Amino acid sequence: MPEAAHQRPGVREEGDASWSPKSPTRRPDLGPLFCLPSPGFAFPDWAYKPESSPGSRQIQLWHFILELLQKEEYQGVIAWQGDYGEFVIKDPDEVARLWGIRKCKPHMNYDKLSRALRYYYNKRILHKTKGKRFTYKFNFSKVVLVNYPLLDMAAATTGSPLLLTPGPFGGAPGPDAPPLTPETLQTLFSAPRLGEPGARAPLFTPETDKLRLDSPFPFLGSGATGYSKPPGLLGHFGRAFPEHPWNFSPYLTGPSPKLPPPLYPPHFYPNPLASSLGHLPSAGAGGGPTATPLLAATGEGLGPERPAGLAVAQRLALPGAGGPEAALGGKEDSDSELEITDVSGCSSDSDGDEGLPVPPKAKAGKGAVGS
DNA sequence: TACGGAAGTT
DNA sequence: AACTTCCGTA
Repeated sequence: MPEAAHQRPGVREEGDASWSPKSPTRRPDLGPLFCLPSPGFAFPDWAYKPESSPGSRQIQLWHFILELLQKEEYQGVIAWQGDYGEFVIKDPDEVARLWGIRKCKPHMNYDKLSRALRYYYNKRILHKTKGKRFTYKFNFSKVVLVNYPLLDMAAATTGSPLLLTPGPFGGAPGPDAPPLTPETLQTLFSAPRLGEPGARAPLFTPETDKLRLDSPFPFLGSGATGYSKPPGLLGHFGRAFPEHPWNFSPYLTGPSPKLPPPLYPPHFYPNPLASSLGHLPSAGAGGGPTATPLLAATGEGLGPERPAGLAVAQRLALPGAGGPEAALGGKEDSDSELEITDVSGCSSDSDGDEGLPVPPKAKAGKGAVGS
């Protein structure tokens, strides 16, 4: 009954959302401890489907997966493993539980979650890595295209269909080949405000409306094969990545004082201060080698998305780059103590949830799955 | 364990 | 549209 007086203008009301500002402390990670359909976390508005798609406004499963994948805390539950874009659900029940919490579906389980994942097969967002248990693989290019009209707009503008140019080597990737690297995704996700005259989008040049995705793909095309376990999205992965000619480590995000190209939308809080992000370490601008304009495509008839790129573009919070954390003056490394078991934000009627089906189980408590 | 049809929900 | 729920099949 404690209705929120009013939502932030910038954040669109979810209509049914009953956001209750119960927690004074800010929630760093999977913010939605309160099963809110959307406010504050993970992906900026534009990362979600266009407004015209009412049914797709809530977080999508693959967003969520990416989100978990991005966080170290969950490496015991789900993690990148194997080929490029490949990930393993080490603890299916836990992932399902977390997903259920996020969606306010107390009865979620891996069986259901996996059904949803299977629907992604046809959508080309995901596919199964046969033979490997609980292992799936992202088709990043699709992921991007589906959600980033910018690219499509670029395509529309240039009049050419979106084509992914895997690195400087050209050549269209096969339908199953992972054409887009997580790094690219990164770049895309970190697209700053495009309407800003002062700031320049890393992948877009408003003046020409040309796609300017100049993020290099050192390992795509050529070294793609020998490359595995890439999506190092966090600041530290304790692993070495291939080196890049241009001191550009797509993986580095925190430590790198130079340009910390944010990965996927890190923690994106609907923070007013974040809006004032004046500068963004555009990947291209800094040490940008700037290769050829990059276009992405899946080869399949990626329908005509609406060219609303500019309108939807927003800034992203960049961790370790004067992002919201810095702006807030708060520390940003507080995401470790996150606990996702709270469903108190779920409207009791929305799901007819019984009392509290979600046990106050601690997070990834299971030892690493010694696969 | 994985797949996909069918119907239901938001 | 994007799941969620249920289920028969392999």
